[in-house]
Amino acid sequence: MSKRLTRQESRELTRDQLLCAATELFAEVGVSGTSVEQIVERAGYTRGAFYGNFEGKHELVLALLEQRTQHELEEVQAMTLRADSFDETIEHLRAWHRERDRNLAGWLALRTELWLYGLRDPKLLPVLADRERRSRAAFAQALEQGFAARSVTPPAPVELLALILHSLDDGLSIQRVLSPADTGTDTVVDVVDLLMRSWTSLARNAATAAPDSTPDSTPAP
Amino acid sequence: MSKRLTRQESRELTRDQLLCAATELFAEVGVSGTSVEQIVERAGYTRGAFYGNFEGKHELVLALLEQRTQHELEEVQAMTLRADSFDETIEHLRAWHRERDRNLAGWLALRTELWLYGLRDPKLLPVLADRERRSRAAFAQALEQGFAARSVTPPAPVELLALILHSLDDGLSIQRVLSPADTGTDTVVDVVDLLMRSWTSLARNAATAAPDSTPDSTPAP
DNA sequence: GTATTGAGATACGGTTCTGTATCTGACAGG
DNA sequence: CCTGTCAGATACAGAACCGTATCTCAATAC
Repeated sequence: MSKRLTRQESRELTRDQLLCAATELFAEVGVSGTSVEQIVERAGYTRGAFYGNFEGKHELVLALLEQRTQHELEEVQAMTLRADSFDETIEHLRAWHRERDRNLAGWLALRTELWLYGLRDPKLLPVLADRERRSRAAFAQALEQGFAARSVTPPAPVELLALILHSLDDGLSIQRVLSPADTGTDTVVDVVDLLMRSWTSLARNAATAAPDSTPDSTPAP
Repeated sequence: MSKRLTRQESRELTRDQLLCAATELFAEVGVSGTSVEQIVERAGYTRGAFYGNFEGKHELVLALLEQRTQHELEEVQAMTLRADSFDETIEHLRAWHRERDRNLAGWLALRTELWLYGLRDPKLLPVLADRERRSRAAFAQALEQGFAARSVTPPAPVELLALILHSLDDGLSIQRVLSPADTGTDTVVDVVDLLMRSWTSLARNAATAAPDSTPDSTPAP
């Protein structure tokens, strides 16, 4: 069945397999906890193959980061852009979390490892920051849409609300990994729901009580 | 000036200095990114001193974790227990965040490193989980107090609300480290304020609209 | 003052990792 | 087929790290 591979195909395959093995190992024992030898061993190659495809571990991490960024951005966009209503977005979000929950610990460990790695590399930090910004922007857009659908003016800039939701995703995941008993699978989505209702309520109250009120927490630029 | 040290004092001093050096290095280059040699070098000792005081790196990390847990718990309790009103708690929170913000990246990096380390050690995970649970419990208690002071019944179990706030602290810190421009120093506290107002509003609305309504997101026990 | 004890320094053997340099065998072009 | 080329394997040298075993000398005890 397996068709005979051309040279380039073969090369790309091994590159992918090396990246895949690295992904697993980074989640399991951390970036600086894994050696090149472990990576090539798990991928079924030798160190020669590795140094033929990557300049070193640093470049591999870079490539992995790029790959993950691309992947993640596609997911977020699929979640927000391809939804007709805000409620549909919520449903997508729930399904996505359910899926991710299968390997939450590994997923989060990898994400955290890459975050730490980027944190320590001055060249990489802005790249990571930009990635997060894009995610938040997508969220903000979905929120804007959601509030508009309910004809409610948000109680704070949607960017801030998006920041809150995005941060909650990270923070709740951390807590869930630590003690799954205290944080259910759907907690994130339920919390999003709760907050949306709260904000809607606050906005409506503010609208009836005092039409001017939005003296809010906008960080200095 | 420096009084002549007794044996035990000297021993404790070097132990402390080793822990201190390890703290710095772990934040800078990660737990598995630092070698015992680096630790003793920074502390101004040799490897002999290290193995005299610790069984190995693992035990040092354990000791460090214990130290941090103790320290952190004291801080949280100082913040909640020693406050007369909820607003005072908020003020303590703001001051605490201001102080922490001086070295947020380092602080968070260390916290994250220890989290990852605990995640990978089956013996340690429940210890970490318990630590978080205590923090959340303190928060929940403060929340209870805050709602009671305003004679409002919370729109969801205070444990869930505490979980939200606690998670937000982590998540927002992560975002702030990535892009300080988008997340101000006081964002956390401002967000707490916003959420409290939102929840109060939601609770009051629910109370006037439908006295039965709390079909909420309570994770299964 | 002398003996003892123990904190910390020094020295060593063994392992693991990295990076490079060289070899081999399969693919591609004629 | 036959040959040049390139992906990947093998071999090797240097460095870092770990853990232990031994040594030194100051703090205690007598």
